[in-house]
Amino acid sequence: MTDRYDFKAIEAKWQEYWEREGLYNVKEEPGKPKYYALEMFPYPSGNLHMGHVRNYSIGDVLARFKTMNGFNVLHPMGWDAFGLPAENAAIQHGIPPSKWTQENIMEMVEQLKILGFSYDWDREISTCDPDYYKWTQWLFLQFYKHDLVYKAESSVNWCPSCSTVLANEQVVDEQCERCGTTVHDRNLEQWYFRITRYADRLLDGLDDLPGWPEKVKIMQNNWIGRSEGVLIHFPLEGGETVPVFTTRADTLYGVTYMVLAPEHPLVDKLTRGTKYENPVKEFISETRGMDNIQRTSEEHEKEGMFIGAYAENPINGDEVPIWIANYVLMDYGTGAVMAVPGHDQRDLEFAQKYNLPVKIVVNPTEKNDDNESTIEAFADDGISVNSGFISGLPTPEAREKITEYIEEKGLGERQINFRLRDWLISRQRYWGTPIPILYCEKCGIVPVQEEDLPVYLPKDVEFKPTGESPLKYHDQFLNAACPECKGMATRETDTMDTFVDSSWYFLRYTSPQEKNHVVDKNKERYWMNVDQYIGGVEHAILHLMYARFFTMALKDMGMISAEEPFENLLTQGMVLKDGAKMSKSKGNTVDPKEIVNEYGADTARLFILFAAPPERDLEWNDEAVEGCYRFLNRVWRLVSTYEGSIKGLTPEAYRVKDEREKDLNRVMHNTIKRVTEDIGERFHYNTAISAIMEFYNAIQGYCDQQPRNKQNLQLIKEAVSNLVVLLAPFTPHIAEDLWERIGNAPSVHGQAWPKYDSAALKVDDVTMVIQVNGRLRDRMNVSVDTSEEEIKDKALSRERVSKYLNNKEIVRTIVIPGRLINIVAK
RNA sequence: GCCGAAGUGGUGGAAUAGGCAGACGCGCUGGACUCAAAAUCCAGUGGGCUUUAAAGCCCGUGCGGGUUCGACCCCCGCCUUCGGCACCA
Repeated sequence: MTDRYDFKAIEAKWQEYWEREGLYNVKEEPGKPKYYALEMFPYPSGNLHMGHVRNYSIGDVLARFKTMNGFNVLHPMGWDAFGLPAENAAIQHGIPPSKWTQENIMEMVEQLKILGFSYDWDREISTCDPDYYKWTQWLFLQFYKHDLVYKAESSVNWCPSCSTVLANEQVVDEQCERCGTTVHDRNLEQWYFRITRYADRLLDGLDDLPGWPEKVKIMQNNWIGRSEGVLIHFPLEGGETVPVFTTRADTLYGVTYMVLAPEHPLVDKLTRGTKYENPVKEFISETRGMDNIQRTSEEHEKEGMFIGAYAENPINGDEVPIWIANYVLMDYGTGAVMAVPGHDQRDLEFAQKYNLPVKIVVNPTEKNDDNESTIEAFADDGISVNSGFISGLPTPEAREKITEYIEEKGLGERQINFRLRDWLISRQRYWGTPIPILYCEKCGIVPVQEEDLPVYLPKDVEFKPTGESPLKYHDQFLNAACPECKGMATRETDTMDTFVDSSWYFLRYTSPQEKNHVVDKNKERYWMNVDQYIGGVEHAILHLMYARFFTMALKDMGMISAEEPFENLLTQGMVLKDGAKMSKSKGNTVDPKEIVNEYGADTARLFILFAAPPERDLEWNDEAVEGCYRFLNRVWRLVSTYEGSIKGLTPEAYRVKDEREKDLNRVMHNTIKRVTEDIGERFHYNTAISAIMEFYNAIQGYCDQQPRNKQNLQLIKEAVSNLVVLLAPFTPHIAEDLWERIGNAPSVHGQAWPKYDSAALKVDDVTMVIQVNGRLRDRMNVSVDTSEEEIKDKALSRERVSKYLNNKEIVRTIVIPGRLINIVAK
């Protein structure tokens, strides 16, 4: 009698068992190899979506697989719990952010548990927990001590809807990454992390990450944007000089004007008291008053004006008029550029608009290029001309020679510039880690003493409908004694960017309850690095670069041993429905809860892993989900049919007696091989699952073909056991249940991963393909040890082959043993 | 504009090292079981053509070339889609 696959009862039973037995709680075991599997922790929005299910299913397969392969696996989960949605809920619905967040976390823990993920819940952390943010603040203070934090005024990105500033990384297409509102420029005094000090290391470190996708490394590489060049000092009348940065020192003879950024401090100095003073001021206030919509809508139209001053080209003494223009950025290089309109597209456009002279100093090597056009500047390498002592030299040599000359004569020096900017971390928001800083009238900026941490985020706050931070109006929070002079001081009311919280959480997982240190150094050394990190590619730059920066900085401060946090990175694709990303606004979401309710967690996991390889986007398909459900039902029925007759069999060496048994045995070992390699080496979970399905088909086929009284039950037991064990990482609940039903003590996840026997993989005969001139003409069965000569003879003697060889001469024969023979004939 | 990825049946995808294109699943068609349906099981399923049939032939991995005995795979030139960057001197 076979009973029904009752996934509800099975899943509840085993989830309860795992929790009761503490199966997934781990501690350091120095004798055992460790494996740290980590999925990006979620923001507790209150709802698990399919992207999460996919992310965590991928991680769970890996964690369970590694455990079964003898590793001591750390597989933690936590909450990126600070952030705007909690505040919006407070403003709109009057629910305190902490309450809203706590409730969401509880809800999501439930959802994660019903999916059967193997997390060590004892290590759960939440970034909004004072025990956690205390250490975020403590790290801020260490960064402060090491001059990695500073406060500065500059032009920043302001999101009027979120009423807060944003880091460069959080501005996408001039819009706020979170809410899509167009960002404005504002001049504000803000806190920065000196990530630029690590620019070189962040860049060079990418070479030591072979386990990262090339795509992500390229994106980080571009973002850091290292460029080598020369700082050249252009003298002004009166002895002062203007430094400009250029990567094309070889075009120095082609300079026809110079451009300063409108904000450049020299602008004011050079125009004061001249007839240019007022028009220049007007121009500057006009450009600066523009917000980013206007600037971008003008399609990068270059605008500027002459400011009445001249510099001298240090190489030849030419007089160089000084302009200001909106296309020169104050915060890159020196905020001043030497303009070479002959060989720089931007300079050319500007020169044409304002009738500035164009001088050609580099000729293309190949004359046939249509370089006649005056619309395009020749910016490639070529041969220097009209350039004094470097004339006639190819660009790389010309650049090197003139650079040497510049350095020798003291006209400038080599410099390396980065596009990466320092990381702006202040946010004018309530629900975040308070920045542990005090402002004292007497002592100025004073860091909070370490023993006074944490600076608690007050819970009794009132929200303004404007979104303005309630911390500004909370007297108890605001007022504090200065630790230095004991006088009155005011607290910093800005909180930290939530990316600060998530830049070190993976370290905290190694010792989440540690009271006296940010991490327990020994535990950190045991568990780090993260062996496999899994998450969405949208974090390719932001989170993944900040986390690398933190890891390097903490290492330098002697707190941890790791240089890079994530040894291997897997960026999973999106979950699509009807060709578009699932989203509430498009109304094409599928709720994981409903799927689990209808088919069970095992089916949901199986489908999501089977439908596409992890890196690719996955198209949701309800009918295919049912296919996975049917498969699990078939497995269930197969095991039910045999459980009574195989349960009592003691595990003993099984013997294969005939061809059918031998075939099944071979498929079994081949499946073990394929699944092991697909999970462990390639992350091709989809093909691993296909292999398991084929294995099931083979077992079922054997059972159907062999009369009941001739079946080798010992072999069936072995096959079914392996089928269940191979399924265990993907569909843990049904595997656990079937494992018990065929007479084993739980847990199947404590089983050693099966090994294949290469002897069983051997075949006696193989089918070889016969090609004539590369076209498939025939097949033949030969014994595996047939020699090449015999294969040729056999192939040529076949009628189907010989009919293609009439009146032709055999030129060549290629034999790939065991696969194919190709006869080339003319 | 620059950088990167992808393009394979009706469909999701497979082909691990240049060697049988389409594994596995979905869908579809036919059949079995059933009074009937659902569920389940069995068989077939890239396109075109020839043949009474067995079977055979041709075409086929976005397009056009190339290398090779042999190309989904390597090279060159395009097209399309998606992602990243975008006045960085």
